[in-house]
Amino acid sequence: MADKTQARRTPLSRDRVLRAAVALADDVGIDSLSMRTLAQELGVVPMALYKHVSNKEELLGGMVDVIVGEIGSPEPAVDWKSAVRQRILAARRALLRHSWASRVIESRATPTPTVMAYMDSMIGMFLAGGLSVDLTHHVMHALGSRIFGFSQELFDAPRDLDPQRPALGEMTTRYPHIMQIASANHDRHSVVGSGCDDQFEFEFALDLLLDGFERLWRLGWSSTGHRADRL
Amino acid sequence: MADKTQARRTPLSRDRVLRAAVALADDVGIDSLSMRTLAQELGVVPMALYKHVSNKEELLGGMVDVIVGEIGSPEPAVDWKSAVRQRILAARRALLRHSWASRVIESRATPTPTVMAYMDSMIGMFLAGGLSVDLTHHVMHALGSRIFGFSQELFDAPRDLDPQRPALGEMTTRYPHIMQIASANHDRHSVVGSGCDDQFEFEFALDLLLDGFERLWRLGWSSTGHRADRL
DNA sequence: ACCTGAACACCGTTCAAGT
DNA sequence: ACCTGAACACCGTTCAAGT
Repeated sequence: MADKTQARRTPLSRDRVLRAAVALADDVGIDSLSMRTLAQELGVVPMALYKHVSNKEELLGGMVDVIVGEIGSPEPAVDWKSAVRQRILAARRALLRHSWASRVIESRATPTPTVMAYMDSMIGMFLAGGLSVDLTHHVMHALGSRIFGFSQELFDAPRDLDPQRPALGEMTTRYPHIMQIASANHDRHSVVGSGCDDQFEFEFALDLLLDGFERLWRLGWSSTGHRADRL
Repeated sequence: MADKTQARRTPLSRDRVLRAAVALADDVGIDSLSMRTLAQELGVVPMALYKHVSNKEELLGGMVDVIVGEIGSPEPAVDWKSAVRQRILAARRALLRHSWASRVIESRATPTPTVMAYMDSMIGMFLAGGLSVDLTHHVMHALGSRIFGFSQELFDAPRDLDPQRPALGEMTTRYPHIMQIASANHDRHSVVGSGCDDQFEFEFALDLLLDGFERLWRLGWSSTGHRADRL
């Protein structure tokens, strides 16, 4: 009751709407965030939100902007590679605080100015390091969602490898190779249900890409040769 | 009218439901595919679908299975690298025929048996090539959604670079680095609005990763050294 | 002029009534 | 026993009525 009065007294603002939306998504999950539940949380009628965000799409865009704001500025570094690496891992830390964020970022159609600015500064780090405009372009594409600190993880070795489970035998005949990886993983951790080390996998792929970029950079690689036939 | 009678006469089956769903999504987009519109397309009442798919989640899973079925079997190849490369590019061709498919694949929570079998065969290609179980595990994570022939493309150089547009000047001051890439791209194609060459970008990143995997393989790389401190 | 309750046009899914 | 229309519990958003 006191909260509701408080909420009524504090005037709504775009910033307050966005922060409440982020907090609510953190709490109940992005699927349960609706214009109606958000309005209720703020103690206002649903329509009151539409004065601060033009629709739900724009609300989600604003929520992404809040998270991108949490990434912070790049730390000064000697070389472009470690500068980019540190920045991307900082982005990852920000994203991990909001489990819904990666799904919202990937589902959004057009980037907001804040997201554009983040991408622009990332490009700037490569160019400042001496990579050509051409190479930087392809590098940005190759990183894809990794610039924001996440990647599309479709593969996950089964967490549940209890040998007692009757389905295990069937799994091994149906997916022999997946089970090979799952067993190896299981042996290493010596704990049932440990799954994969997401942070390790992320850094493995990131470093593989960064090393590849560096190699092309040192070779003075350019795409013109590759695509000359298509011009 | 004739269509409706036809639809009524042909009995519903899970297969017919899934194929109709894929065709409808191709036509009107995934956002316009609902249990209700699909039922209407098939000339049945919405509830009739629930005898063949238990809910919408399962319908989407079945639709993904149809597309994965279109990928086909891997062609025999001399080395694992070109075998994997060909298979992934085949997957990409299948996905490009259904623009909604990548979004559905990435949004699905748990993989269907068909998807598991596809992943299993992909793992098998690396193992058959002589990569260790350990390396193959990390390789699968690093590829992520690329095993299905797509990647999360968040960066796209502006397609619309008409110098007449008044907003262009503002863009250049706000996002100088993005505009550098856009201009370079623009000069090369000599056509306004050409955008990026998605296929080139996909193969660029894929080859960078495959080259990296090959290098680690030749070096006899293993993750145990890297994660020894965490055990 | 401002605010907002009711309404609109949808969803996926349940369930009971009808055959 | 099977099928299905109506209903339920939601959506995002419009709009007109009330202040």
